Amino acid sequence: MSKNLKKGRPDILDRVTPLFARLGYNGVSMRDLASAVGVTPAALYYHFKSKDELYTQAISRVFEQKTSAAKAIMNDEQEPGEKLQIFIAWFVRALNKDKDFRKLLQWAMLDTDSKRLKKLTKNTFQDLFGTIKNIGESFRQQYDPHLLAVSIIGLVLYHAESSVTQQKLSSEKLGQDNAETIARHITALLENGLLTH
Amino acid sequence: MSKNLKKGRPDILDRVTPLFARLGYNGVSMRDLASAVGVTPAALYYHFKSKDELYTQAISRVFEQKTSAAKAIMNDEQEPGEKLQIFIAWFVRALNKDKDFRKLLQWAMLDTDSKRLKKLTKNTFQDLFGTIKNIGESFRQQYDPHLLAVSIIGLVLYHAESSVTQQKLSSEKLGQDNAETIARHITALLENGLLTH
DNA sequence: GTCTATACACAGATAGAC
DNA sequence: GTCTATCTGTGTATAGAC
Repeated sequence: MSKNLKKGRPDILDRVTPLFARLGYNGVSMRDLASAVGVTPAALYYHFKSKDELYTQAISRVFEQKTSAAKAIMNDEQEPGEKLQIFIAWFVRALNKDKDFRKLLQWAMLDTDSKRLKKLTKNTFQDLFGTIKNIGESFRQQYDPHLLAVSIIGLVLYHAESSVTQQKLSSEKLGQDNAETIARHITALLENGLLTH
Repeated sequence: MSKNLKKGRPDILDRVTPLFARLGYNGVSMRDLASAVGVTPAALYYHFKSKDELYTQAISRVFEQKTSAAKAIMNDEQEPGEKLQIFIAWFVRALNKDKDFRKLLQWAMLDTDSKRLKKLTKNTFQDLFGTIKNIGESFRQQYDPHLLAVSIIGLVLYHAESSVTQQKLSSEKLGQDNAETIARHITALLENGLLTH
C-alpha cells in the first residue's frame, strides 16, 4: 500500500543511507530517517530493531557493494603498474561518484567508541584493503606493502574529500578537477615521484 | 575557589577538547562536558554562550596552535626537497602525538551541514594548507601545486589515522610503525615513486 | 505493515539563589 | 563564578488500534 515504497527493507536502506552519510549516526534522528522514508518511526522499528541495526545494515550494504566492484576489475592478470593505475582510476571515480560511500567511510573511521563498526570494518573494509595491499605486494622490494596500501588509500580518499566537499582551499579556481584529473595526478605522482629523473 | 580549575576559559577548553575530539560535536552533551571539567552545565554557560561556541573555540585553539608551529619550522630558506622532508616529518609527528588535532581535523572535514566550521576552516586550516601549498610551488613544473598539496596532506593524514586508530587492517604485525617509519616511507615514496630508476 | 499515541530519558539552555 | 532547579524540545523506543 505504501506510497512509493517498493518492497520494504532494501528500499528503506536506499532512502536512509544518504542521511547517515551526510550527517553521521549521531547527526540524524529516527524521526528524520522515518520522514525521509515517508513513514513514521514506528514503521521503521517494525523492520529494524534499533537505530543501530538500521545504520549497520545501511553502511554494510554500501561497503560490500563497492568491495565486490573493486574485486571485479582486478582479478585479471595484469602487470603491477597497470593494475595500480586501473585500481586508482576506479577508486577515484567510485569515491567521487558515490558521495555516500566516501562519507560513510569517513564516519566509520571516526566511530571508535561504539563498537558497532568494529566487526563491520573488519568484515567489509578489510576486504577492500586486502585488495589494495595485493597491489602493494608487487612493489615490496621498494616499500612495505602495508604502508604502501595506506599511502594509496590516503591519496585517493583525501583527494576525493577535497574536491567534492565544501573545502575551497585553493585560491586559484580549479573547477575541473574531476575524477580523471585527480586519477592522472595520483598515478603520475606514484610512478615518478617528485624528482626529475 | 574551584577545585582544580586554574583560571577559567583556557582550562575549560583544555578539558573539553579531548571529548570533542573523541566523540565529535553530536557525540557529547553539555552534561558530559561539564562533568569532565568538574562543574555543572550552568557554569559552562557562564563562560560560553552555547555549546557551539564552546566547540568552535576549542577546535580553533588547537588549529591555530598547530598552524603557527608549522610555520615556525618552515620560514627558513631551505631547498624544496629538504623543506618537504622537514614538513612531512613534523606533520606526521604532530598528528601522531596530538590525537586531538588529528581527530578534530577529521570531524571538521565531515562538518558540512552546519556552517559553524566554514569560517573556522577558512581561517585556520586554510593557513596550514597555504603553507603546504607553498612547498608544492617548488614542483610546479611537474605537478599542480594544489593537487600536490592535497596529495601530501592525504598521505600524512591517512597514515596517522591508520596507525593510531582502531584499524588493525594489517595481517602482519607492524607494531613499530611509529612516526619516523611513516615519515620515511612517505618521503621516499614522494621522492622516488614506484619505478625503479 | 503502518498508523496514533505515548512513555521516558536526555538534550540545550536559563532563572535566580548563594 | 558556580550552584540548584527547571523549562522546553527532542531523542529512542514501544503498545496497541487498524
